[in-house]
Amino acid sequence: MLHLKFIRENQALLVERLKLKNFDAFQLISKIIQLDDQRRQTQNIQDNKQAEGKRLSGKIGALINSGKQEDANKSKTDSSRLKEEIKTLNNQMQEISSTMESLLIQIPNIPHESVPPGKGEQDNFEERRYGVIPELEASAIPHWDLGKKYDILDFELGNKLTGAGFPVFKGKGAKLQRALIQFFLDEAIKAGYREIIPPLMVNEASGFGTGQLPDKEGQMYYIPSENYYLIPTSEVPITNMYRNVILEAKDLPVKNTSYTPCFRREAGSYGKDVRGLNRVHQFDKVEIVQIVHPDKSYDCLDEMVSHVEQLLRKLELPFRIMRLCGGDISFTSALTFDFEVYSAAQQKWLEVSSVSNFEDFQANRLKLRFHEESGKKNKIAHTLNGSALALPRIVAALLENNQTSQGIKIPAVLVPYTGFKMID
RNA sequence: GGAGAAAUGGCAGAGUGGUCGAAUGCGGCGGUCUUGAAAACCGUUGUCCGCCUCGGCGGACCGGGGGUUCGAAUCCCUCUUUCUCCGCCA
Repeated sequence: MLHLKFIRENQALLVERLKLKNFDAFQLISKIIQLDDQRRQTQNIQDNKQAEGKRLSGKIGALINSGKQEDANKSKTDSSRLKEEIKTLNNQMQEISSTMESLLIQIPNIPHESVPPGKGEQDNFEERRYGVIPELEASAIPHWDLGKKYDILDFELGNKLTGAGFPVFKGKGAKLQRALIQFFLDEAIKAGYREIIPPLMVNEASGFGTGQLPDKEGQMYYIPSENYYLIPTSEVPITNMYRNVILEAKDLPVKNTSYTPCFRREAGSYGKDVRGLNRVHQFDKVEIVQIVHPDKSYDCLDEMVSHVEQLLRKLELPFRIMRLCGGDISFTSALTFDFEVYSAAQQKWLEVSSVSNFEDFQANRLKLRFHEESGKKNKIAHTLNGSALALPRIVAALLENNQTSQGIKIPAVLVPYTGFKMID
């Protein structure tokens, strides 16, 4: 959510910049400013009436104390009348505010100036590429077949237990999952992140705080009996830890990391893109989240990008980094880099990480602020997050790219975690 | 699951209808004293919104929501959370 003050002061600029996200904000913004004017006007009247009411109440008290009951009764009538007026005004205020809020949350974040124009993923800009795309033998097979061949990954069993999109990992497949999680967490901790294990269900307020609610209910699993949502990413609980929090400038940056399973309904997905591990309803992910000083957020974004880059290099996976264009970047993000690994048997790039700077968009909605120094006004912090990393597509690429006639080779960096060098 | 108690500023903790955004203590910040520090003393110390002649002025907030009253931290209703006791349990 953008700050009202910013919207008021940068109306034209905002409309212009949001065109990059293919969003026409003109009507919305005009309406918001009009409502805000109304709100201010109403508040002014209400404040004055309330001040008058306060004075009157004090007077009544004094009159009663000095025994002037009749004068007091007369003032009581005035006061009652005032109260009615205030109540009406207050109702108006609430209505205006809630309408304004519902409009405010419809405006997307402003894209950073380096965001390239474009309509969709085909227009994303490739920043750089690393690694060599392996030449597989003619007998190479995709990961869903490899999973069956080595009995490490079972989609049919998941289907029996739950339904489509809930894979079962077995034996060395399960161990590989655990190894990756451990490796990612260790690397994050080495990079200065604090590990958190959050709840896997969140309430409505948290869903709202990070922008899943309202409107995106359909993407989350919902527990009606408790009114809870299964988290689609640990970003939700980890970021909401700081909802309504005022930090000290000296505590920044705040760096948290968390491994959790993630649950996504992915309603409406179908076709070959969702085969195997490419898209599932439950998957594991290690997330990194930072809360930083506004002056530093783009340096932090670089730092996070390079962290993810190092992970992929250590796993010896070929990857490319994409700077998302205006049409593909998310509603909440100012600048996003996607990481894609090459899955050699499927012969396609798979998105494994998305690293974003939200600037103050998320923090504003969360009311996440910090004290610049004593005596100065509090400021909205900047937030960033990134996957480091999401497991399923990493596993898909590792299995496919490292397959040999002897079995699947485990990258050297993971061997201390798996305890084996080959899946065979 | 049953019974009872409670929720106040960064923390502790007063306040049971008006003069209370709220005593006091601790902590924080600034100062006096000191070669420096400690102690002592003095001052200051929440968030949000609006107005403005940028010095100020007004309003809201005592767990959330609603009500009673001219007036609510204080009374009533409701929700949430915490604590104690009992039961159940990994």
